[in-house]
Amino acid sequence: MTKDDPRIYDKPGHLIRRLQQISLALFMDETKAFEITPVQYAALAAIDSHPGLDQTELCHLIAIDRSTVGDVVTRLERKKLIRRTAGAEDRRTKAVFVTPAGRKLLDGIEPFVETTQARILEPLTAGERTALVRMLKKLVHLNNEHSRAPLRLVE
Amino acid sequence: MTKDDPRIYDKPGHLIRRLQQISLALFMDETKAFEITPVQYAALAAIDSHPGLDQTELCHLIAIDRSTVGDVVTRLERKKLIRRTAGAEDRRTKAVFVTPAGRKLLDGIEPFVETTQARILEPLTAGERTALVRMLKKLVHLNNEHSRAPLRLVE
DNA sequence: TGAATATGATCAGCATACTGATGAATGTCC
DNA sequence: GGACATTCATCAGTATGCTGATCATATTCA
Repeated sequence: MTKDDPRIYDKPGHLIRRLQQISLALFMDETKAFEITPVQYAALAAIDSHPGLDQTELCHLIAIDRSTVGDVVTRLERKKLIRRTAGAEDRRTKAVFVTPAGRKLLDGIEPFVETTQARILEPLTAGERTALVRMLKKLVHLNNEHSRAPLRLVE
Repeated sequence: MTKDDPRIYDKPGHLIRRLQQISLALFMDETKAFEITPVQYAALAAIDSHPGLDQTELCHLIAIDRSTVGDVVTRLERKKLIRRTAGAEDRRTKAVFVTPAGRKLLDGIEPFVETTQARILEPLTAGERTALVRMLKKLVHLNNEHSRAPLRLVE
C-alpha cells in the first residue's frame, strides 16, 4: 500500500508533533544520568536565573500551564533540587529557590543539553540550522498568545 | 529583570516544545465543534486509508507509541467513529475500520484542518513556509529512529 | 468600609506519551 | 513435536499539558 496519506504527512502540525517526540527522546537519552525532563530542566534554569520568583512568574517564564507548574515544582522539590517558602508580602504566593544540589545538577548537565540540541539539528546543514532556529523563534513569538501559557518576561 | 536566559530561549528543543503547544491549541480551537484531538484525527485518517489494519500497523503509520494507540483507539470507538473486530488470521490482532459516522467527520473537518495548518505558519512568508516544511520533513525522516515510535509504512 | 473583582495555588478530569511488564497467540529452529 | 523467541494488545506507573473549578488572599472601587 504505502499510501503517503496527504491528510497527515506534509502537515506542519504532524511534523511538529513528530519533531517534539524526537527532541524529547534525544534529551532523555543524552541526560539520562541526571533523571530530569526537559520541562524540569527549563524550570530549574529559570529559577536559578530568578531566585525567589513565585510559581506564576515561573510558568510565564518557561511557558507552561499554571495547572502544570505545581506538579513540576513538586517533583523538583522532592528531588531536593529546589526549595519552596511561603511568599513574604503576598501570602498566596510560594517563592522558589535552587538548592546547592540543584546548582550542581545545572552545572553538570549543561554540556549534555548542548549535545542534545546539536543532535536534534544534526541532519541539517549549518545554514539550514540558523534558518530553522530563526523561523521557530518567529513562529513562537508571533503565535505566543495562541497558547494558554504565553511567555511573559518578568519585569 | 527580563534576562533572556540563553539556557532556555534560543534552544531548538524549547522552541519545538512551544511550537507544539501552539500548534495543538490552534487545532483544538479551529476544530472544536468536532471534539477530536490531532492524534485522534491522524488515527482516523490513517484507518480510513488502510481499512482493517491492526493496532500495531496503525501506530507505525502515525508514529505513536504502542502503549498509547490502545487508548486512542478506545476513545475513537467510544465515539463510534471506528469499530474493532478480532483479527481473522492472527487472533492476537484487532482490525479497525472507520464507521459511516467517522467518514462523515473526516469529510466535515477537512477544511478546518487546512485552516489550522495555515494559521500555524501564518507569521512566515511564503518562501519561509516552504523552507520550514522541507526542513521539518528532513529532520523527522533522518531522526526517525530516535523516537520510540518510528514511522513505518505498511507494505 | 464593604462588595465586587482579580489573582495565586491547587484539584479533578481528560488526553497524550513514555518505560517496563504481562499474557496470549504465533513463528522458528532443532 | 516441542522449547524458545517473537509479536500483539494491554496494564501499571510516571510526566506533561489542557479545561474548568475551588479556595484563600489581595486589590479596587463605589
